[in-house]
Amino acid sequence: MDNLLTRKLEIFAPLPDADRRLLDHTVRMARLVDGRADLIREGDDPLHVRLILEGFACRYKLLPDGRRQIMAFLVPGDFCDLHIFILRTMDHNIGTLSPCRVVDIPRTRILEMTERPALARALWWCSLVDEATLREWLVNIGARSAEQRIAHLLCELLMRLETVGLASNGSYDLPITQAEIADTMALSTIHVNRVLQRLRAENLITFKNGALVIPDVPRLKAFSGFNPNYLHLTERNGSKEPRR
Amino acid sequence: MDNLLTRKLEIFAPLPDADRRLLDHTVRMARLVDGRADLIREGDDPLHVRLILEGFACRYKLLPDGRRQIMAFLVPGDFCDLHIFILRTMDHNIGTLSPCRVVDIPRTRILEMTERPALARALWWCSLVDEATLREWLVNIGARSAEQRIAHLLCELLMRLETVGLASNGSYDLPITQAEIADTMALSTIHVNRVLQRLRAENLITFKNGALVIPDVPRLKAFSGFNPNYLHLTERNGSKEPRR
DNA sequence: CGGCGAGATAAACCTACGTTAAGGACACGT
DNA sequence: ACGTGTCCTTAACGTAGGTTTATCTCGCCG
Repeated sequence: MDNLLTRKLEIFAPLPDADRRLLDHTVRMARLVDGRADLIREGDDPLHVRLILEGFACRYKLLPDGRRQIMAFLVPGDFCDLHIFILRTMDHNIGTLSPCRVVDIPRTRILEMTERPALARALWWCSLVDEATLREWLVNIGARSAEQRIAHLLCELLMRLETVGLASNGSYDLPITQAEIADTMALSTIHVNRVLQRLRAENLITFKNGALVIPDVPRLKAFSGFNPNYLHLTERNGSKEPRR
Repeated sequence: MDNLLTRKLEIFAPLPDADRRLLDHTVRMARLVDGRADLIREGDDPLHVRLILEGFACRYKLLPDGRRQIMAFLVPGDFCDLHIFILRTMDHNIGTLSPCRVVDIPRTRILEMTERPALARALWWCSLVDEATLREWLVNIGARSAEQRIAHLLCELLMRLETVGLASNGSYDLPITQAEIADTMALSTIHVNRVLQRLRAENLITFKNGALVIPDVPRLKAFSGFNPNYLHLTERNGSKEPRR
C-alpha cells in the first residue's frame, strides 16, 4: 500500500522504486497538531518543509483590522511550504483547521529529493498545481456569485480528496465551520449560512452526520461552473524525461 | 548593459557568466505583437515558453457568460508560461494589453537552463514569486475596498516596474484602460472610474500625459495596506548553493 | 444538573457596488 | 470637415451581500 505522498506525486508520473522508498522513509515520522493551531507564521524562516498527512489546514493572511483571508486549503498529501526552500521567509501564515498529523521534512531531505529528476519534477508539479488552484480561486472570488463560489469550493475539495482516497460517492468529511468558509470565500458568516441553506433547499448538497454529501455531483459541478482542468490530474505520463 | 531577463533573474542571486551569456543569447530573437492579441489560449499545448521584453500582457480566464477575470499582469522580464514545461496544457489564456515585444524560448532551451543549478533556482524563484503575487491578489480582491484594491495594484506595479528600470520617481507608463482594471479587480468599469476619481481628488494619484504619477508613494502604500514582502525582492544572496 | 462557549440560524436594516442609459472627449480614417 | 469608434464621465436606480442584534442548539465541564 502506497503512502499518501507517493500516491499524490504519482498522479503526475510514476516514480522509480528508489524514489518511492525515499518517500516512504520521509513520511515515517509524523507529529500530531491540535486544530486551530498555527504551523508557521508570516516572517518565519522555517528550517523544515511541512507536509500534511491527516486533517485540514489553510494558508491565510491577517489584515490590519483583524480580518483574515484564507488563500488555500491544505489537505492530506499537500506540502505547506515547499517554497521556503527558495523564498526563505514566509509571506503568509499556515494554520490547522482540524487536528492534523504533520511531517517535518528537513531542508537537506528536500535537497536530496530535488537531485532526483523524477522527484524534482513531481515537486515542481505540486507547486504549479498550487499556483493554478490559486488562479481558479481568484476567478471564483472575483467573478462568481456567493452560491456558485461555495459550490465550486465543494466540488474542488471533492476532487482533491478523491485523489488521496478521502472521498467517495460524492461525500467527504469537512471539518470546518461556516466562519472558516466565510474567511475563505470573502463573505460574511451570515451570508455563508444563507447560501448553504439555499444549496440544501435546492438539494445540491446535504449533510449526513458531519459529512458533506453531494447527491448529484455533475449537477453541482454544472451549477458552479466547475472545470477541473486547473487541477491537472490527467497529465499522467510514463516517460521519465519531459518531452522535447 | 544587462539584458532585461538577466536583470530580473539576478534580483534573486548573481548568475555565473556562462549563464548570463546563455540568457543574452536567449533574448536575442524577439517578435512584435499587437496590443489586445492573444498569445496563448486555454487548451493550447504550446511548444515554446514566452517571455515579455516590452509592453504589458495579462493572464485571464473567460466565464460562460462572457465576462473575463484577469489574474495577473505580465510586465517586461516576466515569463508567460514557464509552467507548460511541466503542466503541458494551458488552463488559462494570455493576451497582450499593449503592443509587446515577445521572445519564444524553445523547450530545449528551457531544459538547458534547468540543467544549470543557478538558473534552475532562478526560474523556480520566478514561479514562486508569481504564486506569492497571486496570493496577495486574492487577499486584495477578497478583503480590501475598491479604493484600497486599486491603490494596491498601482503600488505593486510601481515596485515591479522599478526592478526592471521602467519606473522612477513614483511614475510609470500604464498602457491599460479602466475596463481592464475592472476585469482585474473584479469591479465594474463605472466603479473603477468613480474610484480613480476619488483617488485623484485625494491627490493619491495623478496622470501626466499618459503616465501614472504617485505624488507620495509611502502615503499610497499606507493607504492600500501594501506590504512588499510577497514580491521577495530582498532575498538576494551571493551563495551559489542553497543553505542547508 | 446547571452554566457556558461555540456554532448555526433568523430577521431587520444598511451600503458598497452593479446596472442602465446618456453624454462627452479625443484620435482615427476618408 | 465629418463620421466613427474607443475610452472616459455622469447620474438614477437596483441588489447582492454586510452588519447588527438576538435566539437556539449543542457538547462540555464542573
